[in-house]
Amino acid sequence: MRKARRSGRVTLAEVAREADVSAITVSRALRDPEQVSQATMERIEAAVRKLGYVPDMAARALASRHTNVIGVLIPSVTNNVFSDVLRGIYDALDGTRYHLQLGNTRYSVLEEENLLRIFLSQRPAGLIVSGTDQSPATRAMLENADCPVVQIMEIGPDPVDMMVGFSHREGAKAAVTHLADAGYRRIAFLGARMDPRTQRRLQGYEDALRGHGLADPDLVVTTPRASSITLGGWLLGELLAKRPDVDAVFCNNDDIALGVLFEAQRRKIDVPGKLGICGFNDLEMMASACPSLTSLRTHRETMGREGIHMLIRSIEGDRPDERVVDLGFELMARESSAGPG
Amino acid sequence: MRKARRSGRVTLAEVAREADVSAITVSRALRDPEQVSQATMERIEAAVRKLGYVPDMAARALASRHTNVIGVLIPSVTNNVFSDVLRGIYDALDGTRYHLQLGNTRYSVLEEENLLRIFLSQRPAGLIVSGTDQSPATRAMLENADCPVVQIMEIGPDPVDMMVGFSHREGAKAAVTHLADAGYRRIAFLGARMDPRTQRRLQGYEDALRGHGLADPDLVVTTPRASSITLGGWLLGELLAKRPDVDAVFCNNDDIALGVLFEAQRRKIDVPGKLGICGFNDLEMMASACPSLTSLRTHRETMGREGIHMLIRSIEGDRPDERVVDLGFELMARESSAGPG
DNA sequence: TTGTAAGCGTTATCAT
DNA sequence: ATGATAACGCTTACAA
Repeated sequence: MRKARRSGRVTLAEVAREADVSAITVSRALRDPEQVSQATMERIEAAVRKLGYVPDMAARALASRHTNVIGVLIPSVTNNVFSDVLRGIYDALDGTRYHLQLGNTRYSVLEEENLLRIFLSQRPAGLIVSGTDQSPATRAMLENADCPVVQIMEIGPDPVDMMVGFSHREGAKAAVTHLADAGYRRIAFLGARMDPRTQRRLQGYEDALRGHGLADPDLVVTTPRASSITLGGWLLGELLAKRPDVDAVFCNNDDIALGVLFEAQRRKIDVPGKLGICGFNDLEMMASACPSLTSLRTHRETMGREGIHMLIRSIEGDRPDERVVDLGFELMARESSAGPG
Repeated sequence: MRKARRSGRVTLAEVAREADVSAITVSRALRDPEQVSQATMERIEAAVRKLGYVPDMAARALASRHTNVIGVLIPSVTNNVFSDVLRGIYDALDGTRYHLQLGNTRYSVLEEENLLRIFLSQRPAGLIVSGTDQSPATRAMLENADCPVVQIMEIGPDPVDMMVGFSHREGAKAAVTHLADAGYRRIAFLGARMDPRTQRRLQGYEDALRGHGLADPDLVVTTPRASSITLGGWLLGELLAKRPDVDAVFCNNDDIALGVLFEAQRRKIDVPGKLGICGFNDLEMMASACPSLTSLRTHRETMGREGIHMLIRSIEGDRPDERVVDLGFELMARESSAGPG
């Protein structure tokens, strides 16, 4: 009595029998039609269609010891910032033979570690991770991964392999310098979540204020809670309670900036006359708001796209010379920071 | 001469040798520690750690003919609506043994078909697809898939397997009825993208206006372009050029509604006195806006969470009795639709 | 509780 | 251009 445990799915062997060739010929025909004669190809195509053959990725991965899966680990799928990065990633993947495997770490280094372990067990062709603040274990796994790795969102001194991003600290410094140059003197920092990138933005804010002799720890209001528009309004309330004399706010991100604008409108505080506002990222809504909102534009789609490009070049043996790419940022000065008065 | 083509990775056999047991015992120990004696378990754990063993998912999938992968196909990763659904999905998956494989169809039935083909080649444990408007080929593949399938976002008469969503037509009808009840008489429809769900919302709008004797085809302004806040402002401009006497707008989604609000502020049109506004979905920003914006709340996270719950129950042989779950909607009446005058 | 043997569906290797 | 064969790393079926 045989131990049959077939799955019921059509296999290569069955297609081969139908087309009257060997299994390996079908395998080759499917992966690289060039290698097979015209006539054989046609018989195989007919057989595939007739039987409704679908290749089994697991068997393929096992036999070839590689996949076309690119693993991407990002801290959030709901945050607009990462949706834009994802759009760039999908764009760059389009038309290539690679598939995306997306992992949502929810801003937790532990979840990142677990997800990476799962990803590695699938033998990815390449990996993209966010930021530079991995746990030691994650770092070690990345360094030992037998595939290229790109860190996106940030640049730093010690890449695992490749990097594409920008300096959040320099970005924040530029934004706050803009507010100071516009004439604001009591410039606050409003921050939520306080993940590593937010921390670095806070440092940039402090750098700028120190440079202008305007530093004042009272003007920093933060919360570990996840950022939202509503939270922006709440943070402004907290700030005004502490420092009613504040004349500008640098917001850790655009959601908070928009929340601040709404709350200012509700309290009839003139923007930009009594309160200057500057956001971070320059999401699409910033230009549309009334008054339009100043923000520091970051190149999120490009980060995703460029990350994938670097990864694929690397996978295909054409390793980029530049291992660390700084995409920079651009200050979009608008009505909300036109100056006090 | 043997044909060795080992990958260099640590295998189950090596762990077994190290722990001085057979491979199958290691396999069992890893999948279900209960089946193995305490002492053996400890030796195996030590060996795994010592050698840094990582299971090979491909081999596992091939041998067992199933995976713990749940495939999810959604039309957009950047749209807030789907990010909320995704959050629900991730929540529900948390702590289970299932992984997510996410596919972005970009609102294209063709991409959906291709992605589904790829997904099926990985033998998913279950599938989630968005909406009810699949291509015939997609529909056929779903019906023949040897795993449970949940359609989310919408409900309809002919489920592939299970469904969780709500009626977009009824939702739109309720929203427009609210505007009419508030006293608005020339209620416009502003729509972007015009995917199937948007089309059904337009029908609901028409249902409501017909019921109130207020129908007027001139008041419908749509575009196939992807929706955005900026586009909301542009649509209001188009509408006002055609019908300056419009007194309310029902927006196909919240981005458009917010864009309309900003544009109205820019043109100094009083909201809600001269222009009532109602959105669709009730994203977080609607309650924060100034004036706060009326919207039809949809249960997006719940759709994702419930979809996964139904799927997992089904995978595990505990098929829900209710195959079609209507989550309904809730009208959130706010300042922006307080009535004309 | 543990082990043996066979098989999952594909591709690498070598041969013709 | 095509084929025979073994191998990929794991799990199922059956046995002890």
